[in-house]
Amino acid sequence: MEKNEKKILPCDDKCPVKASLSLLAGKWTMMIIFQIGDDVMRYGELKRAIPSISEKMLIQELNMLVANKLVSKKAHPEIPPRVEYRLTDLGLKTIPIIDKLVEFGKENLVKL
Amino acid sequence: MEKNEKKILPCDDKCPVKASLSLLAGKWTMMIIFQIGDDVMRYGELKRAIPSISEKMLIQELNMLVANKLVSKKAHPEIPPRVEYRLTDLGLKTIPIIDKLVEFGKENLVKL
DNA sequence: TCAGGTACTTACTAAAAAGTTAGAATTGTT
DNA sequence: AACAATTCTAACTTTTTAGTAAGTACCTGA
Repeated sequence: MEKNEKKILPCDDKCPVKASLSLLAGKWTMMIIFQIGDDVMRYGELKRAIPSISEKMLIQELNMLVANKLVSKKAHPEIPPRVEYRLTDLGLKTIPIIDKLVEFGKENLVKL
Repeated sequence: MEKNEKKILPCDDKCPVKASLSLLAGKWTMMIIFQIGDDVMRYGELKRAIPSISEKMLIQELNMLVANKLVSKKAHPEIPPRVEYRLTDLGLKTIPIIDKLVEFGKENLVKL
């Protein structure tokens, strides 16, 4: 048993990194979650908060997040329409990930 | 000042989320970092640890990580070649991100 | 009546990312 | 002499992702 000392546990389909990324890996996904945080945000507010996102990507990502139960949506029956998005309990559990991402970015990448 | 109560700080190019993702967002990037952890790993070990990655993507990502100073590379002048990869100090600082990703995946996504 | 704000939807295009396949260089082993 | 192991490299194709531009519907205020 001198050789092959290193135990490698291969990343298969049950890899938790892969599983988490399957929900969060989109170009805009984490930025949207970051912006919502523990607030309520309207579609238009998110649009202004992420100026470079296209409307298509914004609703597409929001719909995906709602479908995956990270975000909940409440449409108020008013004119003009008012639609509110907030993180679900599951979505709130992704906040620590984003926090660490922010911390890393601030401390190592974003020049002051 | 009754209207427009909510302060929105737009995500521009200095957004730390965006900055971090510019390094880490690739399909395989975080899985490679996860596998290296605080060990030393050879190219071939990584290949076996992530069986579904193609060789092209593996070296491409490793080169990218080396170029971005998250990973250091040491090639031993031997035959057959032995090349070792490990996380740099900067790379080690991404571990908390991956830890949270793993935690979220394990607790909420990966079925037992 | 006409632009403006709200929250989308749809069709099409372009760009980015990843996959496939083949091969190179070296030396030891059979 | 052929083959295996190791760490790549390069050309090409496919798939995935994102961007663009236009349009819908509703009501309000000018």
